[in-house]
Amino acid sequence: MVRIENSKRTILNLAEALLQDKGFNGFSYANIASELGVKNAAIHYHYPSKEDLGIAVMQRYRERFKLWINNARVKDLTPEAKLDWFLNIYTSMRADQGKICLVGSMEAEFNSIPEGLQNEVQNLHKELLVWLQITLADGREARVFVFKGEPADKAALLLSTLQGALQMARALGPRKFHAVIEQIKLDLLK
Amino acid sequence: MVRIENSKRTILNLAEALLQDKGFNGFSYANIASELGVKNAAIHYHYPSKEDLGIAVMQRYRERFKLWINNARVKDLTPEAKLDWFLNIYTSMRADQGKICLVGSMEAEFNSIPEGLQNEVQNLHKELLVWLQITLADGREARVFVFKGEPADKAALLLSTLQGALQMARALGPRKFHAVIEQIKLDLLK
DNA sequence: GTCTATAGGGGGATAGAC
DNA sequence: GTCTATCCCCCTATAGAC
Repeated sequence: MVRIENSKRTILNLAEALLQDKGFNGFSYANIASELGVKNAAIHYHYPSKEDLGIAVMQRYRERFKLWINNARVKDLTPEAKLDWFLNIYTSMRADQGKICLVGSMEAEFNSIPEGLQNEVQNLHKELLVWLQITLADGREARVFVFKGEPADKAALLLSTLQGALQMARALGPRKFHAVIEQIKLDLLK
Repeated sequence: MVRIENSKRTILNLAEALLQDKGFNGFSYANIASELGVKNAAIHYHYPSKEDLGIAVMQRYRERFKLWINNARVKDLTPEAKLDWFLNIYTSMRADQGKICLVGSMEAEFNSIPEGLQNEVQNLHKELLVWLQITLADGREARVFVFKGEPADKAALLLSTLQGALQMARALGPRKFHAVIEQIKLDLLK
């Protein structure tokens, strides 16, 4: 049971949590309906198909990320503080709650999810990479990050690491995830 | 349609491929049956429940990995060659075919798969980590690998990276995966 | 916006014939 | 070992009343 001020938004919240928890093929309208305290059909009123619902979750997330990184609270940070902010999202909002990131969840099931969703996953993944790439490049220029090669490749590596480490945390526990975070810093910081 | 010399083995092969392709919740007995050219019930004869089938795939994989690493062809390699061997598994057998690793596939769906399967995933993940940790420690002692911190943590980071990068390859293409492999080497080799 | 009712399909699984 | 037949459940989705 969940407090309802705005059903449509609450449905998105529940769907997002379920996606991070059980994956697209692992959750159902019934899961959302029972938690929300309504019947199945009420969900279909707001989001006719499961694909619609999944896409809405992804679009909201992309919008949220865009707002975050363009907000002065993040935009004006040093590269090192930006990295900390980013790593902290993965630690406190995901690993410590047994959640994984939406991108990883849906890429693991990529070949068994609707095409429209696949596109959203691609878009979000690219957007995360762009931001991280720029942050890494800025940090190297400021001599706080140290790495060989291209910022784009280092960004792809880092994001892959985080994505995989969240999944590892599920089977082996959050302490292993924290160890990976520390190792990332050892590898990157001067 | 698939050639049948030994149904039970062929079923395992198909199930393994499907797990890497669509995930546990994304494939069905019907997928296997139709590819094998038999009816649904024939699969249940060999593996009564889907959980049984999943566990059998995992146990065979664990056994295979154990044989590999204890075989002289791998056991006697230098640490650097061992790493190349390992990375090549991920590149040629997975990324270039749109497959992901069993561990990543099932950890992404961890909260929506049977408990017996969860245990197998944990075991395999630990076994991979142990081998990689030893290889990294040996390589650092031989001064071919360079990294700060504990081999156990570096192993967890590396495996996470590979797991995540395979998933990324699905959405963004295998070239991105190859770039991550190169970055791993840049980060690790002297 | 939410309900009841229901359609229609696919899933996992079992019984018993061959 | 594989078949046909069947069960039962859950799923996504829709129609129409309230």
